[in-house]
Amino acid sequence: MLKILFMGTPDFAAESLKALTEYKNCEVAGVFTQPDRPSGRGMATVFSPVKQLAVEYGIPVFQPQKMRDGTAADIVRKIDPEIIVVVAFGRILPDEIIYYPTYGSVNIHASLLPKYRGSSPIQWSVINGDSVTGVTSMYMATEMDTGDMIYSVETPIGEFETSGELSDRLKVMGAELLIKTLEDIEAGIAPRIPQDSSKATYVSMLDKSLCPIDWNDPARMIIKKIYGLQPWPVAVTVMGGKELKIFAAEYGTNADGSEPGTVIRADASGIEVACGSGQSVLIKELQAPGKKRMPASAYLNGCRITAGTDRCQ
RNA sequence: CGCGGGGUAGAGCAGCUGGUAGCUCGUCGGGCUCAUAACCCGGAGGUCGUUGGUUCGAAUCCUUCCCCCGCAA
Repeated sequence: MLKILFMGTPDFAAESLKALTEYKNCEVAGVFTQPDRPSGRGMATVFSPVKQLAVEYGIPVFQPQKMRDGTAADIVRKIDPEIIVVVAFGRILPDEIIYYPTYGSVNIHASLLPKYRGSSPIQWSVINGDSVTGVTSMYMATEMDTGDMIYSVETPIGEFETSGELSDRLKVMGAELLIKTLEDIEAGIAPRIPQDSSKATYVSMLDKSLCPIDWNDPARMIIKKIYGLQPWPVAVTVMGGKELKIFAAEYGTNADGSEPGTVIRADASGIEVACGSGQSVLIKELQAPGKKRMPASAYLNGCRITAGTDRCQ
């Protein structure tokens, strides 16, 4: 019966917490999650998905503003967990917390470490066009995402899979991996596999500067960017004087050497735009300012985009 | 009261310096064609989100509420 302190914030983490509550061989003695902040339209304060779940299960919730001023460590000592489980918490923990429990702290990371250490591994695995990714469980160490690995599982990335969809799959895999990891740690048979830091890569948080599509890029790079930047912050391009968010696209068929950015077709099948490497991309779904997302064909009904003359920037 | 955009035929939009509504697509019928997601002709389909008001008269001006979307977090 492991006494666990869980730390996590978003939906991805809530899935693991849910698995823990269903795992009979442990007790979740407390949950750390980020402080409630106003968000959404109207700036109403909303609980994090992890907090919502914890409240539902009657698990004590702690939301320290800072992790390093001692108050968080005090709470940890008070709870006195045998192990700390961290999943997408969004905070860097001090050593006095990481190494406090008997079994230390374990983390579920959404990549095949040592690749993609850092904060947005799922999105970058899609944007970079990787064919496989996965989740890794590891013992936490002082430096973020550098601890000894325990287990990892792989999964292929669909050619047109969004980061959001991939995340939904990985969170389930992560939750299952977490349970297996905890079982084996308690049984004393969990491995410790040091990371080969020479192969490590780091990824940063996404921001909107990544959103504009560079039509000089080859088709696959553009396609992968479109799906990798969903559900947030979403790839954009300027067409007909409006900034359009692009939600779905396929590979085009007839680039015929047009200048990158040129609209070479606009009909019921979508909007085909020439890009780099003599290729083209067929935009299928988009969203104009103040509007809902809609099929490209529907958008064409209400605006004048004509093949040959209009361009994307 | 965090900021802003929008709710008009099945879909996407225009009209919004007031006079009962138009475009593109779809749909239905007919025609043309070897043929077609093409083209031509014709038809159906809207109490213009909701409430109250101003006016001889409002989609168009003011007001109430509802819903959608973006930013911001």
